[in-house]
Amino acid sequence: MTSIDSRPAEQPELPSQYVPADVEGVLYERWVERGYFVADPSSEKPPYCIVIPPPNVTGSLHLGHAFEHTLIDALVRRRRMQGYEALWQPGMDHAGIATQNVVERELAKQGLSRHDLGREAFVERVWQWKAESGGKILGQMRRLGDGVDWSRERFTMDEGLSKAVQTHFKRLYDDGLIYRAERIINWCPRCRTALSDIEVEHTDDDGELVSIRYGDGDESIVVATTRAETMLGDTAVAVHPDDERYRHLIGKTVTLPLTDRRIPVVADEHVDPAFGTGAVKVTPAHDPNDFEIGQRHGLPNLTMMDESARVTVHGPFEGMDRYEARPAVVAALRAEGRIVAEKRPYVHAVGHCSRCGTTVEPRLSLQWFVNVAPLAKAAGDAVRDGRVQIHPKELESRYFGWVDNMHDWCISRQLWWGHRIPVWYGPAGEVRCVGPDEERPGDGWTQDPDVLDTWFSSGLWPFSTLGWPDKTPALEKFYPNSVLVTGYDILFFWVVRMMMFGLYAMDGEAPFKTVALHGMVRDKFGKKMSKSFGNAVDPLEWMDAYGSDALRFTLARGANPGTDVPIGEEWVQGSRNFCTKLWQVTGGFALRNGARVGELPPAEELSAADRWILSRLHATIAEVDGYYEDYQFAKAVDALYHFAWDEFCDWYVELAKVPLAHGGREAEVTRLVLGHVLDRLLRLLHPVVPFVTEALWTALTGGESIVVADWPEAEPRWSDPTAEAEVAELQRLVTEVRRFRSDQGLKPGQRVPARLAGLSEGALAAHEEAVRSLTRLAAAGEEFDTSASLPIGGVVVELDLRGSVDFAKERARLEKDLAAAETERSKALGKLGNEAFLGKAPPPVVEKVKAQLASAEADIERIEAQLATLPAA
RNA sequence: GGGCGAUUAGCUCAGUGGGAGAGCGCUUCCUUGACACGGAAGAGGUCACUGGUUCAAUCCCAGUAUCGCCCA
Repeated sequence: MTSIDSRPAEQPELPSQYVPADVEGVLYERWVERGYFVADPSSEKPPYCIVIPPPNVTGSLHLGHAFEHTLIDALVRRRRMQGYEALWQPGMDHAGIATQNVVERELAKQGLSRHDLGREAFVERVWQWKAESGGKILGQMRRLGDGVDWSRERFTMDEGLSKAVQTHFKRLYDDGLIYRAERIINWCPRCRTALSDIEVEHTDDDGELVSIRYGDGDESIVVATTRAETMLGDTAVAVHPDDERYRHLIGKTVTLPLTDRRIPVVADEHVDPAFGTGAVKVTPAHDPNDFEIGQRHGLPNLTMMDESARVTVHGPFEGMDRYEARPAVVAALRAEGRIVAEKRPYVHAVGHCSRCGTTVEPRLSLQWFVNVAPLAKAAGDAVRDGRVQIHPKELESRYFGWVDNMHDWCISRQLWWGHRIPVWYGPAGEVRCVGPDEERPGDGWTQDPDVLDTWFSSGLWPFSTLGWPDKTPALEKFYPNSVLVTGYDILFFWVVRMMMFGLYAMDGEAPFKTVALHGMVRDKFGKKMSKSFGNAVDPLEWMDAYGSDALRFTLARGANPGTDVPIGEEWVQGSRNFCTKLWQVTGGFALRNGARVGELPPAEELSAADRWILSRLHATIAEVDGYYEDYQFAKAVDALYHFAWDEFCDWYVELAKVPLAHGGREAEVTRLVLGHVLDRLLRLLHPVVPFVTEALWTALTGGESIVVADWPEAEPRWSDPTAEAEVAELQRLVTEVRRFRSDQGLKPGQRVPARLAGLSEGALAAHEEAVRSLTRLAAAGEEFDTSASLPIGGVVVELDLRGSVDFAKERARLEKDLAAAETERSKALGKLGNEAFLGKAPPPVVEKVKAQLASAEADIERIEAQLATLPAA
């Protein structure tokens, strides 16, 4: 017969110290080898699928990724434990502009440009770069513990995904939802490509506001501009039709300085008469608003700059960069006496290329666009009618604000790296869009040189990664995705695009059921992290120092839906401390004392402490489940943190030491309860801290892996309000005694003889040994002499301090408590003396106040009695 | 300029129409047989300001101030 004190033979010894680095790498590779993260489309289990918001192939892991991945990994791991066929789909996007820039910079070091190589060789070079140095982030994701299905890794430029892009383009084109037109677009003169609206970032910059007099004498008019150089491209001056000041000029022409041109004065409702002089210069080819005015009045579009923003107008300014041209133009105007006023600095909003920071140049050019109106309408409706839920709901308005006011999407980019637009032009001006299975046109035809916006392929990600346009088993099983987890800042970038494309390509079925939005990671002062500010943190450094679990725990604990997450190194330390605590209590205490997982004895055989911790455990499970279902990561983690530390470690473990010391059946029951609680606790924590829980759980249970263990279920039968009340009473008694000891300057370890009068008659009858153990109170001996007595609840604790009691300190303490109780009493009396309160407040509230009054009065009575027994100061 | 959001302990943040919470930091004591990456006890807040609704407001409403974000 085996001794009840022995542990199962298969339990491995745990090192006494928690060293994350010793655990994490080994475990991750084991999980991958065993195929735990591989999803099986033919499984009978219900599907759960999240696609990674594809990171950029040039990128490396930053805290924003670490945060997002922690949340996704937690969701997926929990569902896997709950018995779902869970797929976390990994991969990257090709990041057209960013990647091309990286490779071009490399070439530049050798004095080469992409044009020296030619298109084909350059693209080959980019692939080579990807193979050698792209995708650093994938290795870093392993460090973080991301449970992704590596066998399904995808890249937006892969053959399959490229086929998806071409198929989708062709369908949109054939449906008339893609068109080519000459429009004002955002142009980056450095990247030399068009950008979409969302690739432009606006900042308030210092500039200048120059007022220039056009025309002469009575027929002159003053316009103000921040971009004097563009006057070379002006084709009109516009004023408001009702503006009396300029009515006489409408329809006439004025001379345009520095040129030999005369330009008309036009009346346009959109001119703000209150701004500046009320007259604006109109440069239709270089300003979107001016372009609109030009369209309304049939003005010519005069392009005065080339692709790198150099002046093309013949004359003294030709060839100048726009920033050289601006002061040169102003100087020339001043020389002619045409500068009326100048204001510097003049702060105004300026658009910048989100990739390189260069000031965007609005430019008239021929580009491809998606007519988004019908797609955006569908994307908005899917949320409006509840088919797709946005968490937290408050951010819906942000979504609607965007989809309901979306401009057509410029999708062509003047790059070489990306999906080339599948449109061919024939010798006689024919235009043909070619599908993936169609023959390319023959001699004399040329393909459009541009590539598609990276987001065009990212928008297909939720289904192109599953094999679309083919009807694959994976697509069948995992579309629509369960949830998309992403930052609210990126709602427009891919949520909207995925919604539009998913609904269109998948016959009206939205790409995911839920969008869970998180915030931005900030520094510990709540400031945005940025390289230039110097407060950016490399998550790998913190993982090295404190372990991946600590980083994940910190991030998850800060994850309130849709709000930003500040993070500081101290907080990661705190999380590491928590992991150490788990390690200590599991290995150093529970296992060393023979904790094991087995069938629990019936409730009658359990102590009040056992029943209390089980009651609390199962309440916590239910609570955590509720939070998870609502994407309330911070609350779920916080609940577990407090259960583990404040309830299990601080109280249950301390209480358990008594029966463990007794041995026998009592100790065996305690071991089973310890095992039961720890087993569940570790499983509950696993989605957030996968490594430390795996190491501890396998040691505790001898099980194969916590990754494939079942998610704990809340068992309401363990709910035990009586035990909870009893332990609360015990905690109160113990805390009061400890407080007294602390106030009296007794050393924590010092044993003090004491009597516990009334204990054996009350609810705590069974707990005398526990109370004495927790408060370091020894039995009263022969020579016991009461020097102080503390009434706590129904118990009077009499202590023998050999007479050395600091009565002044105790009196001060009691008087403070008395004052607090009196305040309570008067507040309650005030309410109960108020007729309106008694008449209108709901009865339960009145009862509650009455109970507060009674409690306050009892406290006052007790404290006053105690004060009366104290010797005068 | 337009829209949205915030303002709660020293810091960073939860929270609720009816007795103000957490983490970190701070103070005091303690190397007690899991844990000093720890234990015990404790201090600290007119819940931005001004009005209003209500028996009752930190919470609801209006305005003010400051800050942040998005858009133009």
